[in-house]
Amino acid sequence: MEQEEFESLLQLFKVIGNESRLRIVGLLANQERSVGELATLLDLKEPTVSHHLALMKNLGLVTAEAVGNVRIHRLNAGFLEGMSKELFSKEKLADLADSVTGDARERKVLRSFLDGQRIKEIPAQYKKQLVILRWLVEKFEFSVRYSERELNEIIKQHHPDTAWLRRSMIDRKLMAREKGVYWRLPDDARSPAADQVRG
Amino acid sequence: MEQEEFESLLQLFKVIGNESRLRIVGLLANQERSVGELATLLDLKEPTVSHHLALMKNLGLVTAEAVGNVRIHRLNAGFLEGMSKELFSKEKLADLADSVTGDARERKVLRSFLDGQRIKEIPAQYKKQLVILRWLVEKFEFSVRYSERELNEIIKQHHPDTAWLRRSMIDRKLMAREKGVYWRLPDDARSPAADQVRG
DNA sequence: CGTCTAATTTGATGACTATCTAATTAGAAG
DNA sequence: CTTCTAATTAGATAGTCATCAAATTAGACG
Repeated sequence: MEQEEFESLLQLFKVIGNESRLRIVGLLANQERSVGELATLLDLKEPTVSHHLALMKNLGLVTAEAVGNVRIHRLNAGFLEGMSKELFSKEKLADLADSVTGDARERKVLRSFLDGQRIKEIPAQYKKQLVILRWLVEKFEFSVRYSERELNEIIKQHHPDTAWLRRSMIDRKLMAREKGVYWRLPDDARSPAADQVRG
Repeated sequence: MEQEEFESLLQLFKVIGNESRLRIVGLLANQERSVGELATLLDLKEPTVSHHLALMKNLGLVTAEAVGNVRIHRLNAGFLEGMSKELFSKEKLADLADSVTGDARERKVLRSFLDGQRIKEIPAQYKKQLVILRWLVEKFEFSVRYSERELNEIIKQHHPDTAWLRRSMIDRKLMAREKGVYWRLPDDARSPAADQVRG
């Protein structure tokens, strides 16, 4: 699930997670209503209702149509129904987390190959190596130019095999080198590795 | 849909309508976590996470188990899944409106003096007491005859002062007693339905 | 045009709440 | 018991947001 999807889901819950608005949903599910009617039914002033409806229209949850002198508001029933289908499935929920902290597989790799700030052992699998390398490269600042000496100094805090790690980070395009100077490259890959948290 | 159901639905949306908490849902859907882990992953302090988890536990959305020195939190997946199926069906939405018809003042009193199924504190004002008492009397069936013991049993689930509550319900004509047997009286004073508002 | 009504926008206010630090509690482990 | 760690509670603060009154806009209709 992309960040975008997470965001719109969050917005939906925010919108219906308000007493007045949830009641509006209920009222509109029964019958279309004008702003003034809703204000009467909810015992609120019109500006307040207008405000709520604006939020709901913004989401696509309600639609409005001008009829004579009033504006009739309807619930976009398909909106919520379509949403409910797979919304709360376990998979969907699990996807939520990816948009937050990177995926579960990466965390698992990190947990098994790291011990605190030390790399216990370098994974044999190419893909798992990448997870570790992405974790390691985070120890370097962007837009800082490191000498090979400084680079090794930092790597050594996490694992003794500085030569292999240095070369691998460059091979995987996490760092670049020119004339003996090294710098960190931007993460073109989407999800940065999550820090290891239980260890 | 009962007032109560509306309320708990609203609470659910409130709880997951918050960025940090929605992320927690996502994280726990993948893997059980301690408070400290969540704090790290979310980049929040532990008290903050603790606060969020308390709200979620209160709803039954997550459960906690002490393991060694940490408390492991899990998502109650069935909770959301069970909810999602028919939750947003047209009929269900329409039912929401029934709970809208009640008096706004009453809802406010209920919200401030109740905590879930517990009465936090008995209001000092006579009118507010009535609101609470009407809520309490709904815990009893019509046309069932309760012994004083049974009556107290039920009242105690909501507040310890059974004597006062029992007497008050009778004073306010919500219940009747004869020869040590109690029964619920019909609501003669129903809240007036909202008048027709358009035309 | 001018007037009337419904709705929206603006700006202010108060309530709520997410978050933090500091203090406290609860358990585990020595 | 004492010490250490994780978690919760308490208290304070800041930011968000629901609500309202006042001002403004948008149409309808004569």
